[in-house]
Amino acid sequence: MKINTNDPADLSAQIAKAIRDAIIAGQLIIDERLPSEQELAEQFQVSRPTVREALKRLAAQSLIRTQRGAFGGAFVNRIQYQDAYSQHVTTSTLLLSMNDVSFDVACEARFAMERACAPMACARRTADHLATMRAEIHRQSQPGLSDESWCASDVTFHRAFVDAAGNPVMSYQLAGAVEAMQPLMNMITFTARSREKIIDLHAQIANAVETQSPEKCDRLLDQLATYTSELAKNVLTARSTRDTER
Amino acid sequence: MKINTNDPADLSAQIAKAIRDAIIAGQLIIDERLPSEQELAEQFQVSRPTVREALKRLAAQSLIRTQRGAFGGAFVNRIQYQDAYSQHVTTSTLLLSMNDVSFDVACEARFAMERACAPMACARRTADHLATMRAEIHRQSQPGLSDESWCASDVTFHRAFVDAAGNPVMSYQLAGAVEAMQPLMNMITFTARSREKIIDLHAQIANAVETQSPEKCDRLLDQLATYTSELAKNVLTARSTRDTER
DNA sequence: TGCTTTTTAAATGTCAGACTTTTAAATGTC
DNA sequence: GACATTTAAAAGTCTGACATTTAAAAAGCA
Repeated sequence: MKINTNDPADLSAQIAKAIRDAIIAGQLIIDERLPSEQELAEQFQVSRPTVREALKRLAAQSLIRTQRGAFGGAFVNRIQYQDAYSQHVTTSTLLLSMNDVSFDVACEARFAMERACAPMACARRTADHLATMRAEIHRQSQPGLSDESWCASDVTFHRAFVDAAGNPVMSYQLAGAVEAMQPLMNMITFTARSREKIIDLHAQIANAVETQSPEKCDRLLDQLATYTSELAKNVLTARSTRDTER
Repeated sequence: MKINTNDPADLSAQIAKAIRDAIIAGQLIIDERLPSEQELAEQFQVSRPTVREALKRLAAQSLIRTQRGAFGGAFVNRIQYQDAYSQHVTTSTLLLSMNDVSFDVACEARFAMERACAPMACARRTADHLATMRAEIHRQSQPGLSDESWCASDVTFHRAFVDAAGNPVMSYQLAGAVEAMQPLMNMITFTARSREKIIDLHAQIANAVETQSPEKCDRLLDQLATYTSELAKNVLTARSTRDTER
């Protein structure tokens, strides 16, 4: 594990890269303890603060964890679904909000991926998944629900649907597409009428999942995608009209 | 932007969290300059090295970038597709390799998501995408190709297919599913015969994309998924038989 | 002996201060 | 006005010290 002396990057970045590459290549195995900060400093011929900055970079990516005290140190971390999940959602959310991704493009990707879950969800759904979906449908029909709570409930409903597919890799990958849409969804105004229509589609989707009808489920998701896109289009049209009138 | 004095976490982690939350909440906008390290140290009442550790954590997540020199500092970063993409692939790869995810589960997720691209890819593919796919098919039929090069070419082929869908959000989300599979694929032995079959399927997929036949494309991806799963199963069977005979 | 308490050493976490390097603006010179 | 020089601000790095945490080792005790 060595650093390239011609690399123009910061020392701490180079050191982080060297260790990261070693972990990815499997040269450092899970729960293996890295040398102490002092030893790493000597190995890389840098000072301890520089090593520490490198280790913090790796910790931010959940690649290592540190433990204080005697026989403590930095250990190669087994990445947990939960950690990866939240990282993925954070990155995806920022990617969408910072890059002027059109609602249509994000929406298309999201529903295309959700539709891919339909066959598995219909085949493997448990009572728990159905119960969560029904509970959220019920919550969504409460009058006076704020737009934010509505969107949060929408995400929970769809997450339950995705989880029903019973494939954790799928759940992880979909998280970025489904949850990261929430800020974009928040920009849409959900009138009582549009909520009613969405709730109806949600209920039908839950029914399709329960009766294990993947084709129906797929068709309903397509309808939901189309309707959501339309809603967004109307919002944008209204907004540009208002701006023109000014 | 304040830190919770009751939080048991390290100071640098708390400070990183405070700044991260501010960025996610939109309180700090893109390209906005954070206070200098010295000023942050005073604001948070910690030393400069502690602030630096916090900033390195954020830099590791591509949330900020730093610039040296006068009028330099830490700036809120616009996350680029490329950065997010490689982070996503790294995390997904480690998640799969570190958590004993069965080949079947990963494979199922990957092909389900790829099949979701089929309609879009058929509708929007350009000459470039088709050319890349054909080039990789050609590379794959070269005799004496190492297993690693074979797998790398496989990834490139599938990435071209996904990109053909013309939806960058889709490409980003799929990256984790497709590229992270490579280490798992490397564990399969691709005999000349199995390669031949896969190349044939690849060629048919390319044709289906060219002739814009989404149903055919979907069916072929399903066949490829089944065949890949079978190959993996055979490897595992052979391995356990060999282990029993010992 | 076997259990509990205390000690101790190793490691991370934090701090203070200094020095180096980079960078762009400000200033000076022709 | 164009180019060279100076300068100041900021990140990057280093040294050395002290604080805190933690588990193993040692000591004490029944």
